[in-house]
Amino acid sequence: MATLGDLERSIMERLWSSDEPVSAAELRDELAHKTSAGNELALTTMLTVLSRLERKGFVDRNRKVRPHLYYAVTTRADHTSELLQQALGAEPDRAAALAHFVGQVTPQEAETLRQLLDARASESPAPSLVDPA
Amino acid sequence: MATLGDLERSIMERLWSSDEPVSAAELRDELAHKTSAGNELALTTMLTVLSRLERKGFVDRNRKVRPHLYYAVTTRADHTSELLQQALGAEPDRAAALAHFVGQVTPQEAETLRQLLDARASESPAPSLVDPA
DNA sequence: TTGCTTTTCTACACAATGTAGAACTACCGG
DNA sequence: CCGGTAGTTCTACATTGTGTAGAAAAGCAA
Repeated sequence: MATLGDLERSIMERLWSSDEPVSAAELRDELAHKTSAGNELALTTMLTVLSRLERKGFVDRNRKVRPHLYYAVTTRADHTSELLQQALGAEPDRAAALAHFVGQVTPQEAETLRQLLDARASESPAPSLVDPA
Repeated sequence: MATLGDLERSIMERLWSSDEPVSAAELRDELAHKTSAGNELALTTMLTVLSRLERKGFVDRNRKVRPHLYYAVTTRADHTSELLQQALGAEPDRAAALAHFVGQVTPQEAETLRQLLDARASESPAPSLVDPA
C-alpha cells in the first residue's frame, strides 16, 4: 500500500470525515490548505492530487455528474488497520512488538482491546481474516 | 520518526539481529545486497547509508576503533511499536481502528494479546507509558 | 613520509509529492 | 448547431528522499 503525502493525507482526512461525495472545489475551500506563499491552492492542484489518489486506489469519483464528485474508497479505520498490519508485518517477533505496543496503549484502549478480543473469541471458530460484518 | 528505504531497512534488520557492532564491510558482505546490475554494493554506499541512518537516529557507531563499528540505537520491537503508535496516532477513532486490527490478527496473536493485557492489568495500578522493564 | 585503509564530500539518477499553467472537453443557452 | 464557460486532463517543474558511487580527505602503520 502506497503511503500518503501531507496534502494527500489532508484530503483523505476530509473525505473520510463524511460519506458525502464532494467536488474538488469544495475540498479546496474546506481544506483552506495554504501554499507556502499563503495563497490558496489552485483548483488544478486539487484535481491532480485527487487523480493520484484515485490511481492509488484511495478514492473514486462519480464521473457522470459534471463537477466530478469524489469519495473515499475505504474507511479510515480500514486504512489504519492496514497500517497496523503493515507495521507488524515486517516484524519477525510479532509477539515482542505487540508486547511493547500493549505497554504503550492507554488503559482505556487496553480495556477496548480486551473486549474486542472477547467478542472475537465468541465468534465463529474458523477465524476469518476479513472479519465478516 | 523518519521512514526507511529498502536498503536502509535491510541494514537495520541486520543490525537489529544482533547486538554485536559491525563494520560497514561486514555489513556489505552479509547483506549481499545486489545492485540492479547484479554487482555487490560499493563500500562507500554502505557508509553513506549508515551515515544517513546515524543522522536519522537509528544507528550509532564507535568512532574510536578504526573500521568504525555500527550498531542499532533501538530494538526492532521498539521501532515496530513506534510504527504501531504512529499508525494509530493519526486515527481519531482509535477504538474502531483497533477493532479492525483485532479482526485481522491471527488467533495465536489474539491469544498473545490477551495474555499481555492480563499481565499488564496485574501490574502497578498507575499505568506507565514507557513500560518499566 | 609514504602508502594503504577507511571515511567524508560531492554528485547524479530516479521516484514521489506539491504545485500549477496550458490545452482540451463537455455541456448549456441561444 | 455553435460558441463560451465551467471543469478536466496533460504537461511540467521544484523539492525531497533514497540508492548508488567516485573523488577527495584523513588516519595510521611501517
